[in-house]
Amino acid sequence: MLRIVTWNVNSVRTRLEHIARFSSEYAPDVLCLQETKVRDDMFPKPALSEMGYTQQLFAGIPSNNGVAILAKTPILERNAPRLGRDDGRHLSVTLPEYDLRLDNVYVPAGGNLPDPELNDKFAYKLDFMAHLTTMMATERPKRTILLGDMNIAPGEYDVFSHRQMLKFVSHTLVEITAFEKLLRTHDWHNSLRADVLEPQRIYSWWSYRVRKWQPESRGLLLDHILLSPDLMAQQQQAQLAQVTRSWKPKPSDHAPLVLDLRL
DNA sequence: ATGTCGCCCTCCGGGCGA
Repeated sequence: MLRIVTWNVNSVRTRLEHIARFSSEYAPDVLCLQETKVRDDMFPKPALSEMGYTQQLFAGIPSNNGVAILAKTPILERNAPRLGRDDGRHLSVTLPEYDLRLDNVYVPAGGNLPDPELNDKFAYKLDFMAHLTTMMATERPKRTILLGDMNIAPGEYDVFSHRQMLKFVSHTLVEITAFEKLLRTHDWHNSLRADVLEPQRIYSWWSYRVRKWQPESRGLLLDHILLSPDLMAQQQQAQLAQVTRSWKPKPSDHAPLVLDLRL
């Protein structure tokens, strides 16, 4: 069994205690992070190494973004271009012991105004999705896991109100269409939705502005683990560790998404 | 809705991004 996790930690340095607690309670083999918010020369390697992550790859910039892949099993960075502007949004690796490829992405949030003509951030988000889609349509890679904070809640039941949220970035039609187009490039399998069936609502992110947090609070399912079709049958379980959202002090606003593969 | 975080570069609090 191989346990792979994606978690937007909103600062790896601020979240070290929670990462340690999560690691001891959930024992991931591979932990993929987004929003590490740290330059590579300041990445907390020793602390994460002590948690058992002897294998570490990270791509960060100051202040924002930043992705990392931490593992207890060997990982090798692929010799391939990173998506976007190399601003800490994409790492692609192989897991030689399992003959797997893994792509960790942090899709741009896109700002507030869902109009690419008036909002550069939204244009960049759509552009990033288009590049990701083109890459995957061209390569159609085998035994591949595509995961991360995709900043899109694609399903009607991935949001607290489909009707209301259609006006807001993360659930506009153009974003939903972009996500569906990505899925169709390779018949990607949305792992969480195989275990938590629609119309069950489920979320991975809740605004810090939500006062009394509960899993049913107004949230969005922004984090996803997609499997190439040849891995679909290997899925044992996908679950959201929503409990971390109430950990004290200072939780991330995202919960970890945990996938178990029979390998 | 404009309520909360975390980072930065310092005018150490206000701007930025989420």
